[in-house]
Amino acid sequence: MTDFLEQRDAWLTTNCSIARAIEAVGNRSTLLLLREASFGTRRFDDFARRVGISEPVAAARLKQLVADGLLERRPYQQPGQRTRDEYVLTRKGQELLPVLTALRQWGDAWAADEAGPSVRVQHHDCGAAVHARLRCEAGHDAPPGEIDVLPGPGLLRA
Amino acid sequence: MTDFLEQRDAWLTTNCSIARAIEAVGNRSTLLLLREASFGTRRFDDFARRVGISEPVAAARLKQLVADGLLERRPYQQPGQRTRDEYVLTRKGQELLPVLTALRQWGDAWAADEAGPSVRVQHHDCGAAVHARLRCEAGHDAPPGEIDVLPGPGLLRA
DNA sequence: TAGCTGACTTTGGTTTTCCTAAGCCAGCGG
DNA sequence: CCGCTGGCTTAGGAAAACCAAAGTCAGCTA
Repeated sequence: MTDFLEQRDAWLTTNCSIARAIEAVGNRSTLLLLREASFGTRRFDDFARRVGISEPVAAARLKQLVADGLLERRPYQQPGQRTRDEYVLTRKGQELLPVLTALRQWGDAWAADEAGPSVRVQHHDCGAAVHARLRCEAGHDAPPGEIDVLPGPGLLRA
Repeated sequence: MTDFLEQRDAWLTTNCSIARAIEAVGNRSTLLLLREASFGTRRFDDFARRVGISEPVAAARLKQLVADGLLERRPYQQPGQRTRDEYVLTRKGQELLPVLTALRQWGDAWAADEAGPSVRVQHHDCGAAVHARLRCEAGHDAPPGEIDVLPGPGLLRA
């Protein structure tokens, strides 16, 4: 375990999944754009206005998200309007939903407004509120205190 | 639902739990410091080196994390050494573990090294790998496609 | 009591990020 | 075929973040 800590120094910077995920989505505007996408926003100016960022920044971030494969551009047409492109989540983008959910859950618990949260997220089938929960593959709940961190294959083989 | 989308514009910026959570932890170095804390790092220079940030930045971020109540400073003493302070996660900080876990999980799936991830996180009791899962309060798994977003109390009362 | 080490802080300069304001272009409606 | 609207891009400048290098300070250890 001490060895592990030593080795970590070298590896955590270069081969850490958390760091890589943050690299892709770890800034305010990117995460908020993904929030919007997960809420159903599709049009450019809606993204910019609802996230509260300027158009140049929205354009740059959306372009990056498309390049990274988190969003996809698709042509669409509303009746009586011209064709345009919309931004929708890819599978890769959808799979960030646990991250957004975990952030929302923490915000609800520790930084909520008196009036309560402004959105409620629920299971389509039964209407119950949805949370991000830590669980092990054996099916147990695994709260923060019951978790061990060990070297993984990428570290052992180094 | 259309009404909801209209109202959202005004509220999402000011009263959004996701935005507030991002406000507190939504930048690269803060999240990586919390990763380190959750892995057991406690000393100042270990934090700075393992996260790969300069000392001034580490000092500023750690100070902010303590001010926000995510980390706590506690005096400690190793045998034969002088007393000093260590940084440990508070409960508020521990509850960000689902966020870190969800990020790691996404990074493992979409941005992993050939050799595999550098850490393995497992349940203390049974040794099985730990993941962040979306689940509703009725106990069902709730994958991305089965989730509805609705206005919450903070929006309804506006 | 002099030196050393860990834990910062200060300084100065570079890089990144973001905003406002203005401009551009495509296509539908008139 | 002219103008409007949505969806961007460009230009210029202000603000924030970050780094390296050097300095400070407290309390062991010798």
